[in-house]
Amino acid sequence: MNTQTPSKAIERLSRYRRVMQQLLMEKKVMYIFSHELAKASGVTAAQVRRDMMLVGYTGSPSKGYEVAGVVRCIGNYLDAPGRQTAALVGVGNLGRAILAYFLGRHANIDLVASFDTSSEKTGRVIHGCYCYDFDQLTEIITSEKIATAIISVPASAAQGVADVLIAAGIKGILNFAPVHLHAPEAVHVENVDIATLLEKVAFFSRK
Amino acid sequence: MNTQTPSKAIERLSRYRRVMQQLLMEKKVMYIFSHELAKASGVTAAQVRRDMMLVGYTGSPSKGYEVAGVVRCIGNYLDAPGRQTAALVGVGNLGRAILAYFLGRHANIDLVASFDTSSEKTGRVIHGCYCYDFDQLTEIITSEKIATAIISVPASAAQGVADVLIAAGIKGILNFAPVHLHAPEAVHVENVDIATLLEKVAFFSRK
DNA sequence: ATAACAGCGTGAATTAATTCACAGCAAAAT
DNA sequence: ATTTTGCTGTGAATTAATTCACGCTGTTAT
Repeated sequence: MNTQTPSKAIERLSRYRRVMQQLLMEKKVMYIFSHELAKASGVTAAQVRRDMMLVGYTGSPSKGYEVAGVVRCIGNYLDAPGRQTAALVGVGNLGRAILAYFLGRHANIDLVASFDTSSEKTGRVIHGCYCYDFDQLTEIITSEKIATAIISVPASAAQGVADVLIAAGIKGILNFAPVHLHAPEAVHVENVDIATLLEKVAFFSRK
Repeated sequence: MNTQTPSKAIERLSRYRRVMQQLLMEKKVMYIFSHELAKASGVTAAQVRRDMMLVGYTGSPSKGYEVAGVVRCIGNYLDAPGRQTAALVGVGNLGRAILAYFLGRHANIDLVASFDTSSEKTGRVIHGCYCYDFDQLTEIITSEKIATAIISVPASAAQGVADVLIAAGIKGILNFAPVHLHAPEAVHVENVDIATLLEKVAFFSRK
């Protein structure tokens, strides 16, 4: 189905980039070997090299990879040509945590709008992001040409929100609600299911 | 490495259980076919049947799976024999969101302790969970025999927290900090990297 | 009765993801 | 100069995960 773009590799590329951006900023590291990047990212050296093939970056056997060059190359591969924006729906505890998380940090994607139904939240800026009423969703998504959304509403509301987002033209959803969302093939849905992940960790905790 | 227990299957089992618990409670569904459970869980019918093999549950061709029976069987497979507890370290925005999320809900795992360094948070109950000072971590983890922990501290503090947790005997970590944690083989680390996931969704948004 | 379904369980096949292993190369050492 | 060393890039092999496909079984319809 998603032949041509290994889903896992995309995640790794994003992590490599962050690791390398940090190394570049904080330690002025200019060159790095595959096994070093691998260790810092929690993968194997062979996998790093494979992933470099994917983005078409070539290192040198003697110096390794040029950090700034790889960062740029991963950016070419991962990022949209223009500015990348996203919206968040559901400014509850989790929604605010995500807004706070993205505030300032992370220049790659901007959270440019948030939505909620509660009048206590709408009409003001929360953690650096203006909160609109949910009624305005279609209007804002369309006018701002937002293609990516985060859903952090209660499970019972999630499918309804997803339907509105999809009708408004959203093409990718990061879903934190603990339900499977029904969406057309063309819309990419990524689920983060905290309860399930905790159960998984607990399971492997006892081997 | 983790031969014998397909990691992805564990996640699906957890989701099946939640879907079925809800169907049982809200709609009094007594029996369900593999394709129905598959649709509600976002997987294929064949996969549901495979996963049932894993937990050793047998359905009937005419009625399908007995919902309550499967829930019990998945519980036997996934849950610890006794009570399952977990601790949370880092009661910031995200930590509070997770505490709120688990408050009341989800009987499978109890968040029984949280930890922070800020005196504004320690010494009181936050979203139903008592917040201890970080200094008491080893003591509480040991005395309460907690094997699973959630890390929701800033990236810069995460490895240090992980080291203390591991020294205290923690066997599994759900890590929300955007760094790779170095941990011994015996400790299962599961990462939730929100920035990376959002970049992935954005990537696939434009196909 | 018996024929026609519909769905489960599972061996076999397929596909996706990762790792192995080695040729080739550039710097450093002899 | 020539050897050694240590890394990259990548075809081939391996391993993990998913899907296919079909025998079997209980139920409904003829």
